[in-house]
Amino acid sequence: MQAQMNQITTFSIGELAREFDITTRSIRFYEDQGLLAPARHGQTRLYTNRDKVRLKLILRGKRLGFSLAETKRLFDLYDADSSSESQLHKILELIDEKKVSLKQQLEDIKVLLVELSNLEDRCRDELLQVTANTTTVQE
Amino acid sequence: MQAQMNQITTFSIGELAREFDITTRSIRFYEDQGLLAPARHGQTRLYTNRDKVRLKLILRGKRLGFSLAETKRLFDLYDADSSSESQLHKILELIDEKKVSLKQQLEDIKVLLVELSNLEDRCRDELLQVTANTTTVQE
DNA sequence: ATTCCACTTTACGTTAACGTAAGATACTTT
DNA sequence: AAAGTATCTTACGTTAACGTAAAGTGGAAT
Repeated sequence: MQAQMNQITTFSIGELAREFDITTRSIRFYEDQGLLAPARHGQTRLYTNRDKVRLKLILRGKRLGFSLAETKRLFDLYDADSSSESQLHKILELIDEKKVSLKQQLEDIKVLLVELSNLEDRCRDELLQVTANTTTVQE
Repeated sequence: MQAQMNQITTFSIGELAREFDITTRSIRFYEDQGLLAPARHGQTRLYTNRDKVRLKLILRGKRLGFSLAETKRLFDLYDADSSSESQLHKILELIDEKKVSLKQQLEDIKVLLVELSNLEDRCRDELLQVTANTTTVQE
């Protein structure tokens, strides 16, 4: 029986890049902007599972149109253990802002999805007409 | 009784800018990119209601993280009266792509809203503790 | 007539989020 | 030992979506 192996699985920058289908440049850039802070083995970066989660959150943020700065603010906000009363109020304010704009987005998306479905229907109709014409003409 | 007044209400660029809370620069830029095509009275641009709707759509697109180019594609797509079979298939494909990514966004948002609400609760708890401490200490 | 205001065009400047290339280091494989 | 592969730092380049300033035009008000 071995002593504690301290087996914390880590990932290289290349592995992460492949997994999330982004470039290593991007990952280093996120670090540069203060969104990631991987450990080092010599020069080489070592990413833990926590880093991986962060990266996932960064990309989700991007899909939602968040700037990296915004995502960083949310991270910082999340990391702040405990704060002063005024700080807490500012945090709550920011959370509320985000929630409001996210709800707006939600509405926007629902509307657009309906419109796209309508457009889709119209396209299918037209497609049927076109193919019908083609086949009748063709013979 | 007057003859037909041809009363098509139009808007100046300034009016639109105020109404949508954007700059005239932006509006001209959208035109430059082919997203708007207002009529002219001499040099001056005259925007119809249709233009207004377009502008609204552009801004909604922006809120959803669409690039102007993407929005333009959707416009062009919408305007295309009738097309060849292959064109229609391409359109349907594009629509489907958009729908997929919008549904992804919808999921992302729902998850984030929950997380933000949790964070909000934690903040409120902490806020209660802080204020409780303050009041007891203060006397 | 001149002042004012909204509008116009032209054009250079700016920011975010990387792309891309150059050159160095380190470990592995042949 | 040499070549290959992955990593590193540094740094200039690029694109989208405007910002901003300059200089001119046209109608309305004083």
